[in-house]
Amino acid sequence: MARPKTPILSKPAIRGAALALIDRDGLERLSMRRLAQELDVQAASLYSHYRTKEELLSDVANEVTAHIDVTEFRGGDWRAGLLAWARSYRSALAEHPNLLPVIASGPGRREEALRRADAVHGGLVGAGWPPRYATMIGASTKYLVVGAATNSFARGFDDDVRVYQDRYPNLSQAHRLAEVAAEIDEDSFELALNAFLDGLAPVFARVRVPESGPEDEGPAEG
Amino acid sequence: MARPKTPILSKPAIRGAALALIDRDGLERLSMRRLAQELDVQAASLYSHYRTKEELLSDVANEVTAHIDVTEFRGGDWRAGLLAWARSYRSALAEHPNLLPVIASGPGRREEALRRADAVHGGLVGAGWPPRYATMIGASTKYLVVGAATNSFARGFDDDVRVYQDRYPNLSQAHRLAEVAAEIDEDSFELALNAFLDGLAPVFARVRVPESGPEDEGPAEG
DNA sequence: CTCCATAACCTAACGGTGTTCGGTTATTCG
DNA sequence: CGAATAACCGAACACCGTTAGGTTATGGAG
Repeated sequence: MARPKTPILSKPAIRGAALALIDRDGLERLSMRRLAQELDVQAASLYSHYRTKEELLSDVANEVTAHIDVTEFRGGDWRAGLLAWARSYRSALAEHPNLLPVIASGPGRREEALRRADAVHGGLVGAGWPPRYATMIGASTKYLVVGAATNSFARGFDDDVRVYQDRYPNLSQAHRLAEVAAEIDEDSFELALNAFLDGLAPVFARVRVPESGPEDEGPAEG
Repeated sequence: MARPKTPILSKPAIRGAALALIDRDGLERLSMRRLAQELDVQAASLYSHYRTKEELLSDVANEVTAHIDVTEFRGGDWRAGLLAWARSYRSALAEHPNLLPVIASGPGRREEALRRADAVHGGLVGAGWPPRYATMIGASTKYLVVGAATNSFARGFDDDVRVYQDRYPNLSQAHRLAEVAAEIDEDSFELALNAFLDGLAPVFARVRVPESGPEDEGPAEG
């Protein structure tokens, strides 16, 4: 009962178990003791690998948001890039709805790490947006995604169901209602996103940075 | 040490102390014991007035968001209504940034109460938006407000300061930097909000409900 | 007026939490 | 081979939200 022959724990293993537990039982049911139990280990052992629970959660969130698609900026089309990014972001959140509060509550260091690694800012700047606008647009898009996600799948459909029921009074099958709700949520998201992007177009025409610019607008982060 | 001559506690008093404590020390520092201490009382006594901490927080959040301006819809101008609502919403959040997570994390019953009492949906419908769009637009706007608020003042300016510093390399006075940061945050918010609303205008032209028609707007426009 | 239900506080405790300390043992490296 | 370190454990600390049960003042009924 001291050091095992082969290590039981590892950061990826802990992350995996934590995410599985969150997915299965919800975020508030994740405790270090429960997580340890899941790994056949004592809670204290986890602290050999993660210094705090917060650090662990941040790492899990990072992992989940790591493979969001930002490749669509490469063509220089900022609208296509934002659309693909936002949709990919949304579907990443949809896969782990219980983790959403962690991702949403701007977690300091993780946020910065994300921002550094993020191709969004670079993609927008590359497409001609001034860096300041790029920051604002990236943030705003993220808020739409996260906000819409919260409403759609984080809190279940209980609240909205009644609203939809009012809208479609002759839709009586409850099991179909969830389908419809998901569809409407998708539509809402698309409406908001497209309206935002449409509204951005004239702004872009106004503030666009000419491609030839010898001096980029400053690194803006780094 | 039993029942006092004149009651010490009351729901408003508890709410007030809780909000003050949150404003001063932060949300995570609010515990029932600490709150009780602030009121010269034992923690258990709070439960004579509030059944759970969650209920108390929900009530506090309700209070803070209660006097957000929704009167601007009365003229039938949905854009003006949304603008005024969003700005008023934002400034309410700015007054109690530490409470933001409570407000943001869609708190079930409070949410519903808010939605019922909300003039936003009614205002949008009254201006000609189909109910379904009204729901989507109200939610989207809220996400922009809350998301922008989170970024702007919830987590301090620490992260963004560096960004701004790059933008204004010749701005050396640190004390002025906070000012500038607030100003830029304001600009970001306005950009996002206006872009969203601008993008909504053509949608409105497409789906608008004629004033005379009390019927619904027609199903599932894609 | 008395009597008593109830309201408003108390003390004490329960079961939980994140985290730390000080072990013990297996591995690794000089 | 010996020492350092890594990986786990058991026990504990200081909290947490909440409940049970006690005590006393108030307010209404008879």
